[in-house]
Amino acid sequence: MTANRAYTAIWAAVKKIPRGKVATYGQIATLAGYAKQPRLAGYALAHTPASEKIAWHRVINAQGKIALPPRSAGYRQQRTLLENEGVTFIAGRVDLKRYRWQPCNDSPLLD
DNA sequence: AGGGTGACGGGCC
DNA sequence: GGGCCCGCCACCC
Repeated sequence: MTANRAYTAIWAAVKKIPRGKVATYGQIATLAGYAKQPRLAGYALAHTPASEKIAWHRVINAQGKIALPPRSAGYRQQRTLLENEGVTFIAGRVDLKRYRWQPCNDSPLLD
């Protein structure tokens, strides 16, 4: 398990996103200690084990949009999950100013 | 061990 | 606002 420390770090960061809030891939990557590597966050989420309780749906891109194809089942599921938490979509996007999770200044990485 | 890939982001037009 | 391009680097053949 030492191999994919990147995945683990990303997942740990995602777990910290509170219900009803969202975070961007870049934000998660930075929190996980992988600044400048948003792609890594996406890559890790694409491999999220179903067994773990990771709120992968709370991660969207910097444009406030869901990163998956609007047509895909994944997109619909993510959107539904978010709406169930009270996150509203306007023109297919989330208002980051309002729903973006802002970790209190120096919150530790540890869970 | 080398090269392609990606649930991104920021800069630029 | 939208579209293209390039950088980034852990992963997976």
